[in-house]
Amino acid sequence: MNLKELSNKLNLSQTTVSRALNGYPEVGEKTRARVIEAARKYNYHPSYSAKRLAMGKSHAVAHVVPQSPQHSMINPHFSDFIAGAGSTYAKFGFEMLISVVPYDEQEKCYRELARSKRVDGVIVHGPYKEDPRIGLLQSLQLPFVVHGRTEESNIDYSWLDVNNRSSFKRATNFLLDLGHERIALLNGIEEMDFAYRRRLGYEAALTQRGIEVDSGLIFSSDMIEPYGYDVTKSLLQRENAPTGLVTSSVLTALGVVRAAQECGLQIGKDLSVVTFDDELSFLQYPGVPLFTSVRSSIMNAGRRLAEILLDQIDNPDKPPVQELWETDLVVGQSTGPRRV
Amino acid sequence: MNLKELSNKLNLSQTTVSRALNGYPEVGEKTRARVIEAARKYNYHPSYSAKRLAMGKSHAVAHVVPQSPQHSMINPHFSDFIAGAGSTYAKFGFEMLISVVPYDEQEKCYRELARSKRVDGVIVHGPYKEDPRIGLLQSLQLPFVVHGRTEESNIDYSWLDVNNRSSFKRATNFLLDLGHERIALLNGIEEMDFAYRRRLGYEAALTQRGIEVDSGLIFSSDMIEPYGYDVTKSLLQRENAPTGLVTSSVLTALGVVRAAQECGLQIGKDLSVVTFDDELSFLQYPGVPLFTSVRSSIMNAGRRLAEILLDQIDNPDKPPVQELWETDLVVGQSTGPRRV
DNA sequence: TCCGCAAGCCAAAGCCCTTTGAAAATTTGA
DNA sequence: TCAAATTTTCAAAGGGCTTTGGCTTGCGGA
Repeated sequence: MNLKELSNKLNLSQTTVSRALNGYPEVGEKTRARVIEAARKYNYHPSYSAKRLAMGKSHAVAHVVPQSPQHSMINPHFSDFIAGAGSTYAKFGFEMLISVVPYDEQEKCYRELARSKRVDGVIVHGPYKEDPRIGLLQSLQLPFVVHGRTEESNIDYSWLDVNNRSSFKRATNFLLDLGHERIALLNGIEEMDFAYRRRLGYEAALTQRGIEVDSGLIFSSDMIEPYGYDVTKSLLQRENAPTGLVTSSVLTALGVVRAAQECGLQIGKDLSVVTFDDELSFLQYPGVPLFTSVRSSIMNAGRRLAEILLDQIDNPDKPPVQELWETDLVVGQSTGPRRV
Repeated sequence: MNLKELSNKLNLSQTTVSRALNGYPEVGEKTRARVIEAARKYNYHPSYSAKRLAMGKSHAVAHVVPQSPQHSMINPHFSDFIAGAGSTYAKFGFEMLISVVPYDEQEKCYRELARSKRVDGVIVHGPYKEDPRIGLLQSLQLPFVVHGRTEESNIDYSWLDVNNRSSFKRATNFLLDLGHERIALLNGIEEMDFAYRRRLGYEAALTQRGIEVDSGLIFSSDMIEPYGYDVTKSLLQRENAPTGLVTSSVLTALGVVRAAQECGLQIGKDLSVVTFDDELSFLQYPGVPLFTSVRSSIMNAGRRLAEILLDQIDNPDKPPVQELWETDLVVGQSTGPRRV
């Protein structure tokens, strides 16, 4: 059943039927009711392809995911984000398109997306301190929003970020308050803006207390379990091992726990850990949380960012939206006063 | 630049230009060369929307992801799978569309996808022992392939599965050979076919050695870290605690390790663990693996399944493809002989 | 009674490609 | 050399929707 057939059945023109269905005002209310009823009865649904061709809109959004053998963008953090964004898209009838491309083909991919009008907008993941994608997308006139932000966040584009700096300052302070002085940072990859800011927060907390930053206690890597394990293992073998750790992800923190326990240390007693917690859905469970953490749901971020993007697509002239989310500090079992 | 403009520039008809570009034989070689050259020069690319409308093909594949508050399909296993499938799609110029929908709207979603011709095919995730989606998709005439299979795998559809039964039999046997007799199974959700088969394998191994299956040692849940932790914690408090465990995912196994260490037990000495390992990309690291495991890359499965689907789309008349992958047994540090 | 103005509806053009059926140009074969 | 076969090209008909511009109604005001 297509528009033509439906309008024949109704003895109306395609114009009127189309307008009735799409809520345009120039059609009488009884007519509209009749049309809607008929559409339901005959199970009419407009063809997406035709609609897109006619309107020059794709009703789709892309996530371009750079993939390299070294760094996998497709990780649990990403998938939770996608789950959130996906639910927004579903709600508004948008499609989500995930393009997995090699690092050096990203630009090509964006250009292609813009040119082909295959999508109405994109979400940019994991921005670097300075990120060429921002300028590229602006020049391509392709609506976009950024998960995170670049160093010069005053540039005019939409982003949503958690307050990484304050979160890590707070996390570090929490350990300092407990008496810890040698505190390690297991950061993400520091070329990325979020990790850079996290480090700043960590350093600020230390400096404020007059504790010198020890670069030997700062690590940077993909936020996975073995990373936490390996670093902790080697840290604990040092003479002057840290008594507190701040980590960038629960995954990493799990590695820390494994290493500590293997060394016979009790988490929360012999070693304290505060982690950033994205509230990954597959790690949630009821009860007192294992980890003391600063937390913010990455799934909610996905949901919200998608909303911002869709809004941006509908209203290209609205000013950019920039949201900075604060995190919650949740005290779990992984922290305790420094043992003397 | 659209087709019309390009053909005007060339003083050719749209027909000829279109055919030249799409490799049809009824166009002279010099003409074709001329057309291709011009297309490059003017940076002409056909419009996807128009192409789709004209051909009734979408060059896209959907993954319908049921989402509920209880079970999150979007987990690290899924995202690795997607990464694999995505790379295949990218290679062949297909789009990947992820539809996150509530459980009870799946059928509607599939019907909608089929009706609207928004995609040329779908990949079915996480089949149950009996799965209504199979019949639905067959009746909708929408090409599909299944990751895993249903109990009656002789039905005529394409699937790719790992040999869950033999893998778990093997894993269990490995523990039995080490002298373990009380072996727990931390399975996935047993309504799902893969978990059902895993249990069969586990039980078969025990029975073959004349060990009675103790249903008190069998657990079933989403394969996450806290699950492994909780179950292990409670198991170790029993009088007659198991000395060996078989788990369905490395995530769960990590929880097992955490619980065991917390109880002062050493993994590989006091407690042995064999896990199924999907080779999740974010958990890979060099060196002797922590876990003894039966393994098969879920990312490769995604890659291959996408290939099968695309092939199926191109050649609808080819018979279904059914692949059963065997797993590798890799010995790590998590297993050792039973202590007396 | 007639005009003007909304409100309601319509025909047709436009979006941009593929594909059919046929014509024109070229080559082949006797 | 000319008809037949083949190659090359084309005009036009889809595909299914939106949207422009214009054409009817029906009604209130003059």
